[in-house]
Amino acid sequence: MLTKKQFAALEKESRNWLPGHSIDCVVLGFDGKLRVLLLKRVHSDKWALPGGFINKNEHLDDAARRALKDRTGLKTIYLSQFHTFGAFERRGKTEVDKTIQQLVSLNQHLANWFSQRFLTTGYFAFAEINKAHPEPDFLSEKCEWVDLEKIPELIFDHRDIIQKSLDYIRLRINFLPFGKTLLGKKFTMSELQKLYESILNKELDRGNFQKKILKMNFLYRHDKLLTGAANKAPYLYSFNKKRYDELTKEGIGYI
Amino acid sequence: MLTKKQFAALEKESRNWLPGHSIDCVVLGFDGKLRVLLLKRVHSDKWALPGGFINKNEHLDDAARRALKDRTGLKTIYLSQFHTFGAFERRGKTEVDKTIQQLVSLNQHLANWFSQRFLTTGYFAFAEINKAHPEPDFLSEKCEWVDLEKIPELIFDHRDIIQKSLDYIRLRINFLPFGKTLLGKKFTMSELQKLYESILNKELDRGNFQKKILKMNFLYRHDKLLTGAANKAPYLYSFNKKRYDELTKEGIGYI
DNA sequence: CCAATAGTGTCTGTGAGACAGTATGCT
DNA sequence: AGCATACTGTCTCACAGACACTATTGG
Repeated sequence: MLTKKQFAALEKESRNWLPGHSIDCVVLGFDGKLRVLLLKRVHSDKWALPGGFINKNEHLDDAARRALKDRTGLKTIYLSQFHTFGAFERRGKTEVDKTIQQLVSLNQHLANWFSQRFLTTGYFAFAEINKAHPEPDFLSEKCEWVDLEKIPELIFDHRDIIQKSLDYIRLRINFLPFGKTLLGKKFTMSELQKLYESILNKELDRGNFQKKILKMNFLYRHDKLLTGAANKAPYLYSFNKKRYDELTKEGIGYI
Repeated sequence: MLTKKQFAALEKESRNWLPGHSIDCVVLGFDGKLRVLLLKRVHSDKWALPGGFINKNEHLDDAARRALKDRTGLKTIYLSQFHTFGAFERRGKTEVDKTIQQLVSLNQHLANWFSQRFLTTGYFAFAEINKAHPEPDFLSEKCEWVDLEKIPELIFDHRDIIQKSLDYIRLRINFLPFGKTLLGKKFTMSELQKLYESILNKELDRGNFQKKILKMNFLYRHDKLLTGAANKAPYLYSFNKKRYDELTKEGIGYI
């Protein structure tokens, strides 16, 4: 339960929000698997996407950036809008929002706020997992990177939102700088390949992948990475960001 | 100026609208050139996209469909959302909406309605020009198909909205059924090519275009079209809609 | 016949995909 | 040496793009 003081602060903040509209962010990270940032809601078994409301004098995109900053501490994250969800009953007729019910039922203004019909605009973002500092919001008790293959039950239409973001990303794979934004400074070719495979959701031929990527000429090759394993050591690579940005603008050719 | 009765009806209608959000439609047609459906506003030199507001119990998509039906009489039009425009001051700091100023300044409720900050969700649609029956709305005196190359001055950020829709359409050209929706039942290969050229905004090689399109096997060939011109008569084609729908789903290969 | 446009064929370069061959780090 | 993985090369097939050739309509 929120304290009286927290209630007051929240209520005050809420009076500066644009009614009827929210933003939700599908924040993706990669550590061998694609992961999405989710919040475990209090007083409920369900999870939710990080999101927020729009201040009355704030650009929609800035509201999304602000939500990301609050949830991950990251400012320079890649962020892009993909769809606005406008169903009349986004929550489903039988679904009850237990978190809200328990949290704000005592405050009439906030209870009204959360019982509005909301349109929500979906944004997706790419972040480096080990640079982010996940931080729950006032509706949640945990904020974690969850394997995209093992998504728990989500509130409202948040599963649809994730699905739609993935469809969108796959379609634009040639125009999105996910390499630069999801991998660390240096990485091996097989890490890059695994990233592409995760996003495209299919296996790629090792030799052809390497040939194709190297020919595009956006990677620097560095020293080998000695892992201690009994096999040939892979080279480390990093992005030539200028060249990579050019390519993603005109459409890097992976599909 | 609206009559008292019209005012009353409009005010009543407006009380059922979701505040703060509108939809705008970029309706494209093709008759050798790409054209967009625009409304000439009353008491102003500016033009505007057809748009509307969302009823409180209506899906966002349905609001767009309704606007299209009202402006064109068409129900079975191809329609898709592409972006939500969320700048704080979409209208520009110095721009005055003369239409609204003159039309509704006497009705406090409507004046308030139109002075809100609006987010707007952009939809684009494809329509056959000669099937549509353009109909102005209460803010406008004309509703016309305007050459995309000769767009007059538009209100607010409507020019950006058109630009963004075109960017979006070009990117998805392989997934959009614009052939089926923009051309008539039967058409020549050079009409189809001109359509592709208009959308891609570049010239294509005649021979290669024909080869490529025919190989994809989504066209039926019919009788020749005798135009009376002193040259070889072109064949007429029509779509095998089943095959065409399959192809647009998986991505017809034009780029 | 000619002019104009439509339709088809040919050549070349590029690149994707399958797969084989070579290289190297460690035990 | 042997294993595991990384890197590179080769072959084939398909197709995009440039362009030439043939076909047809009406003057």
